Amino acid sequence: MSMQQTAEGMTRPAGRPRSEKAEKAIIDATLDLLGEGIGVSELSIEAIAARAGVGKTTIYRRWSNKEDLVVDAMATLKPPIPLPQGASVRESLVTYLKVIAEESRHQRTRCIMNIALSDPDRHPRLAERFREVALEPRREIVRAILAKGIETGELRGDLDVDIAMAIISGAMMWQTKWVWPGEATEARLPERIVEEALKGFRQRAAEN
Amino acid sequence: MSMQQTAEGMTRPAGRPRSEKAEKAIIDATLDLLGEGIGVSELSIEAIAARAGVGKTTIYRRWSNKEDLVVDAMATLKPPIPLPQGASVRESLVTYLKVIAEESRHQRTRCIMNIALSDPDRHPRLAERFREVALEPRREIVRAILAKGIETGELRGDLDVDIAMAIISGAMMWQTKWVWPGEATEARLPERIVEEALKGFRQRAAEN
Amino acid sequence: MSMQQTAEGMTRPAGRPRSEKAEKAIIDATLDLLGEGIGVSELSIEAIAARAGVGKTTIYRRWSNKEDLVVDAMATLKPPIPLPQGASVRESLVTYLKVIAEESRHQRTRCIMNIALSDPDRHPRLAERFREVALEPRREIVRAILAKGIETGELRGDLDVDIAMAIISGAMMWQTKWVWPGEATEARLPERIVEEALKGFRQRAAEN
Amino acid sequence: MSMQQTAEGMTRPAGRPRSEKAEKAIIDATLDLLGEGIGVSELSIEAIAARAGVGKTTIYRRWSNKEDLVVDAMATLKPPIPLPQGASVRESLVTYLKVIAEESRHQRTRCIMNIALSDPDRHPRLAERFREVALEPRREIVRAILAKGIETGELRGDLDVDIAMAIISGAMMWQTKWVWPGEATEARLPERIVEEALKGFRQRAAEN
DNA sequence: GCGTAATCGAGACGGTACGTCTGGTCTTAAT
DNA sequence: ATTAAGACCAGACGTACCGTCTCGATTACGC
Repeated sequence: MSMQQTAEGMTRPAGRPRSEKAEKAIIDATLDLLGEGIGVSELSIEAIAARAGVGKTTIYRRWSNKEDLVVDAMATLKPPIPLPQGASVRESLVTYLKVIAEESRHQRTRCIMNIALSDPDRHPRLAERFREVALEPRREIVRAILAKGIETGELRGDLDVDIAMAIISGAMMWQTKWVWPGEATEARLPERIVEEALKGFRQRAAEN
Repeated sequence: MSMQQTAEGMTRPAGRPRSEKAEKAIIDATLDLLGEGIGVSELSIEAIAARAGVGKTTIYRRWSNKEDLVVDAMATLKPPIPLPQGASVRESLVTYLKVIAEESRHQRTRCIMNIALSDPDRHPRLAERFREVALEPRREIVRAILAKGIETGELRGDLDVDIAMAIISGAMMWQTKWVWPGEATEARLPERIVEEALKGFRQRAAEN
Repeated sequence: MSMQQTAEGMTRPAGRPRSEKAEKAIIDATLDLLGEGIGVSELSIEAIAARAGVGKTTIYRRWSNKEDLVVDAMATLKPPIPLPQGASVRESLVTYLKVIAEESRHQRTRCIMNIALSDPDRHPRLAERFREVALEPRREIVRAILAKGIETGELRGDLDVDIAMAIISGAMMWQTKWVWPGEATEARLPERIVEEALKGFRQRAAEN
Repeated sequence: MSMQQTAEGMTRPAGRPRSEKAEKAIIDATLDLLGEGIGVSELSIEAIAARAGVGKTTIYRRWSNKEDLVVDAMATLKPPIPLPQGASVRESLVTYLKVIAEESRHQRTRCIMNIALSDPDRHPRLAERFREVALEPRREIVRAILAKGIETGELRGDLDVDIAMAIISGAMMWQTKWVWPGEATEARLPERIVEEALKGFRQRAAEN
């Protein structure tokens, strides 16, 4: 945890030991509240303490500020997306995007996602942590899919992989959060994005 | 504006008319504060009133809550991006993306952008308005560029235009805000995105 | 009136003349509100304007502050107490005190009295005016009664008249307002005060 | 105090106990402000909080409104007047009235007195409390002086004590506050009042 | 009858204080 | 030493009036 980390083998500090139960309750309460659509700014230590049935002191003793707490709470969320084992790049990417779409349909994931994406300038440590625990693992999956595609010759050898990753994830995100936010993220969106990304916009004739 | 909208031809209501100067000062103060990195939640009516040199009443008389004010403040921001007149789709898109990149380098635009993009769930009216005044005009530009490309035969006639738009804008946004936020949005990003989007990821061989 | 007093024969100033009706309405509204138990401090120009059906400007044009208005409003109240024509000093004084007691039983007189007596330090001009229009006329009555008593030999020739006046009025006031405020000002209070004042506290034996 | 009154022997309520220092600071600030001539109406909680160096909550936690606070503040003022031990009734009463006169020459006592006396109708609880802590103790002194006078035969056995008290105190008050307010309460006023009160207004001849 | 000019009611203006709420910190007794 | 409770100071909230100001409309007079 953030502030007290008794190394193994050291003698336990005097006095009453910290309650693990309290700690868990705090983290849970935090995630609950975030999951209910409370933003980081609106999230108050007071509310967390009340929800967790814990004194405010108990929270401040462990985390010196709200952001640290949220960061730690985030860290407990597992990145559970497995590498899709599709027969083709197209198939794998579509599968991946469908998982993402499915995830953002769940209230809790959705809200926490929003918070994480909210404002990297205002909560830089939060953003950084989010990048670590959620973004990069997912990026690695896409990177792996694309790398395998290049290896098998399905994709161009000179593909700009970073940009390709941005195209896949960015298009999905953009369309979902901003352009069609209410439309239940149109079911065939993944296929359409992958299709166009793979094909390219240009006339074939123009390529000759 | 939000609350008072005297229809044309109606007699002016009795009493001293509302001050346009005050109104402008309030909007300016709001945008100033947002531009300085204050978030919507942290933004206080009291601070706006103080900055604008205005009584709180004067604000509450016009807008019944903070969000309405921010919404109206947003609406005064002009979407000043002209349609790029490049010789080719590639050139036009690159020009467009460079303008976007340039914009987000300015503190004020950047902060306001962040707020607008922050959380469509928490501030839905804000998000909606932002979509109207900023997003859609920009989307129309991309749409126009792509439409012209199809017309001239530079792009595929069966191009999924919505998805193509999402790819262009989404990739740019995603990479800028989330993947390389600190890296001054790498100068050649626009070219690289446009390049890959136009070409497509696939091997030409695979297309034959 | 306080601010505008066109002397007779002077040419009337240009423009629309001030409305006497408005003036009267303002004074009436003021006395009404005071009569309802609103104190000078709690009395608001806004409330007076609303009650009188008049713009606030119309009040401020005539009186530069609240106190001036209240002073003028007071001045319109007539001091209607006649000189009691009792057969003896005792009878006259009792009659006088009973009138006072009766007066203070009426809501309006009572409230305005309270205001006038409220705080000579905070509203000195108000207090001064009150002394002029209400206090002194009443004091003159008592003075006249006592003077006549001395003349007829009913009272001691070396009576300290000022002090005697203070004893009569002060005892009445004190007992009424402070000691027995709720007790409907006990009906025989005037007789009892006059009795003791005339007799003196001392044993007759001690006088010999 | 008004709202929290832990009975003896009860276990202390959980949490940080209320600060006696803050409580004292609030009372002091209140009396200070009143003593500076601020009236109850003009007295603002905000000003008290600022003066006491205390949050507004700390005030509202203890007193639910301004009047309760002023009432409690009043109650802390001790009635320090000792029973005058004069050789005669005359001497004791004069001594007593001189103390009163002296008291009302002090700014603080004077202002607070004014407030207390201001308007029993508008602030009935305040008036009631004032009667308890200041008025009655003083009345008891006068009553004791008179009772002793009757006992020693110096005063008439059938003296109407209540009325006699009203005459003494009322005459003093009336003359001081209303008739000669500016005249530094003429030095010999106590003697003159006592003199006339003891003697009575009537000709001795008339008594035989 | 027409311009001039002070008035009228209405209501917006910049302020101040209200009483409430919540923020993060501090201080208890009990564990 | 850590806990839950809750008081602490601070300050924003939205409301109510303050006394001033600015409007269009009204009302008199002298031209």
